Amino acid sequence: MAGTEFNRPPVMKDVARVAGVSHQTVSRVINDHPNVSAKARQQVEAAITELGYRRNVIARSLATRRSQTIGVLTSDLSQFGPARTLLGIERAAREAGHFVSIATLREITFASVAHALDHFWNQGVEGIVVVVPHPGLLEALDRIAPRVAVVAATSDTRRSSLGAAVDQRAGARLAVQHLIELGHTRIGHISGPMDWFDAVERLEGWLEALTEASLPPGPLLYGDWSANSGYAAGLALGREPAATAMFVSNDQMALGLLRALHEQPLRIPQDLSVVGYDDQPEAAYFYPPLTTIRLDFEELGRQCIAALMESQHLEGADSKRFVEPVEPRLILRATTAQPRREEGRWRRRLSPPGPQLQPPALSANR
Amino acid sequence: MAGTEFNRPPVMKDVARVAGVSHQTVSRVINDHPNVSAKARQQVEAAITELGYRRNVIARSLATRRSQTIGVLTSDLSQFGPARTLLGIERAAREAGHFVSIATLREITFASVAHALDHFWNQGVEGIVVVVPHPGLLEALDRIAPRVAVVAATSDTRRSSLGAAVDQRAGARLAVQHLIELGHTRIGHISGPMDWFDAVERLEGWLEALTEASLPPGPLLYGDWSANSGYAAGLALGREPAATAMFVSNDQMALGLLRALHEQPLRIPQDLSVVGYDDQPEAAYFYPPLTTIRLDFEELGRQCIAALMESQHLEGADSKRFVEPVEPRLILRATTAQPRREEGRWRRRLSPPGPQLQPPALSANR
DNA sequence: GTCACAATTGTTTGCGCTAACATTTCAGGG
DNA sequence: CCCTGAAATGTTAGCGCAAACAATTGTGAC
Repeated sequence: MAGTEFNRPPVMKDVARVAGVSHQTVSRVINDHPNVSAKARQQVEAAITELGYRRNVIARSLATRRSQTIGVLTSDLSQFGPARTLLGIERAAREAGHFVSIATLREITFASVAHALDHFWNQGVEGIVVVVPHPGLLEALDRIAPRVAVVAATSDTRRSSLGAAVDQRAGARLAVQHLIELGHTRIGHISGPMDWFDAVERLEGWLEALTEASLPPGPLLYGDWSANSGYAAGLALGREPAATAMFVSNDQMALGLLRALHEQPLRIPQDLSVVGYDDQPEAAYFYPPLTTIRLDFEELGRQCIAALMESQHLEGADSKRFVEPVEPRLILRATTAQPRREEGRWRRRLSPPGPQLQPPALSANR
Repeated sequence: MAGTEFNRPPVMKDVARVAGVSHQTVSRVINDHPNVSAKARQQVEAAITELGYRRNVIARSLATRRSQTIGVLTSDLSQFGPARTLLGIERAAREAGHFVSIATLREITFASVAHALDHFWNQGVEGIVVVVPHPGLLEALDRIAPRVAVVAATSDTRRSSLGAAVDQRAGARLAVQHLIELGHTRIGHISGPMDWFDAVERLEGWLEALTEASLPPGPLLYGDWSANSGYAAGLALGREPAATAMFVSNDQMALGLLRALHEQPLRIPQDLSVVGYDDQPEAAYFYPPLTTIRLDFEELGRQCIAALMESQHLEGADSKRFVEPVEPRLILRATTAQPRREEGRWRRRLSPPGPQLQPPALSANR
């Protein structure tokens, strides 16, 4: 079609020649600059489609010194939450016209974090989103002090950096409050690893809800997110657990716990109620189907990008801004019921409501 | 430290000035060109560390017309296999000095694939790895005919393009052969969606093993990878299934099946043996722990990168090359046992071994 | 018609690097 | 000592684009 067409992809100058304008006008059309006449714009657009021209992003990056790519730093992609968060990030970033480059960390060491940051820095990313932020990771990040904006998909709402957060604590309280409403008074917890913000937040939520209801904390067992650790916790709980209900910090550990309880054997929920966290798709098919807390991780990812974009524009404005946290929800299934062995006590308490159960929602029977 | 240092990051010319050489010599040092004197190299290296110089990858890309980034096209990151594969890809690519850009597909439509390819093409990726290749996706890919090398992490060993494969069929046969060795003669299958290569391969492996053992295929139910579809299949199977064993195309569906069986109630493995596929970490904590097929997805990812790298160098050589497929393994746990209801028949058959059970491994009692 | 001013277009420059070519340096044979 | 060729280094010219500046056109008031 066009004049001097070699076999190389067309560049801006080719378009300019075909459209009968200067290459700068072509640039202006592409970048939606205001001062371009309708006629010129039309000609340029025609030439672009005729030649199948595509702007060379790399050249643009060199000229503008902006790479249009954001880096995502993650460690545990095979976990449900992070994987979903990444999905949300990718989608939002691509919609915003950015490229998404990823780096995964096998282990969180200073060296590995530094290496990954190096990688991103080489690439000239314009921002970094940290999914799965260990405190260790954030600390390493602070020490390295990357020159680009860093946003963390975190639950540490006290952190001074920019980020998007899901209110993990509120989710945990939801779970525990549900158990309290059912009449449980001995509510234990299987936590995630204590070097994860999420795990700490969920544990604190458990504690808070208990304190509000003037209930003593039940048995606390430390897990590591893995089903195996939930299983081990279940075995440790033994045949006569010191609790009538367990709030478990993620669904995988809850799965392990369920298996251990079956093996004791203990009936669920009659002998022990269980609430998980995350609501991964499989949770509905555990045996019995797991009552759990649902989090919108994709939304979290989206918010990370939103926060990042904003930080690019507000350029040094107050960087402590947090997006509205994502709201967790309780998903009721079949692993919770009123406590059996304490039924008597429960009924007795209900008729003249125990004074310590102050919030009305908590003392009601449903 | 250095002379005229503004606040901008140092560039090659700065290094050259400090080292007392030309910028081209600096370039040669960085790129490990042979003809550089030891002295010059040393000076340049000293200057680089002194200034904290980092090569601008974007400028390099513009000059060399190579972006050093590879695109990963994926759809279902929350599935175990794809997530793990991505992990392997990322690691291998980064080790090979490449950047990894991702694009995720919500739905497999021609438009969405075209859009993602556009995205990569804009970015100037040097290769694309397709994780989770639907036939539909590959077809769209073929029609668009991207100008870059495409490698697929696929199990379609007949496909004409380059790729790395895991021998899904062999895994399926492993599963079925195990059941046959236990004495099962009525072995059913719950498949994945038929527009996934993996699902088709596994189904065919099931059929092959059965045929080899001269056994008729048991009930075949079509699922969609989700636990829910496995559950539905379990309900469809009913209280008196027409099989004594089921080979399930992934662990999630097996989980759903397990729940359905518990609810019938049917005992596992006494009433029905179950074998899954993938060996995701949770499988060991299903109730009962799931016998399944383990695949090394990370290795698959690594091989994709290896295949891609090779295709870059062999440049148009025979592109049908396939890397050695990843070997699947049978992981024995607690969901398989000898068939109970057919025990009599089984024993009878064993004493004078049925002529149709030809391969010795299949007719033996273990 | 002329002038002032805005709207529109074109030209030049350089982003930071590498490839290609040009030049200098060095070693060894005659 | 000069000549030859290789090794080492320097110089120039883009890669394709956008920013800054320069030039041109058009518009309306007078």
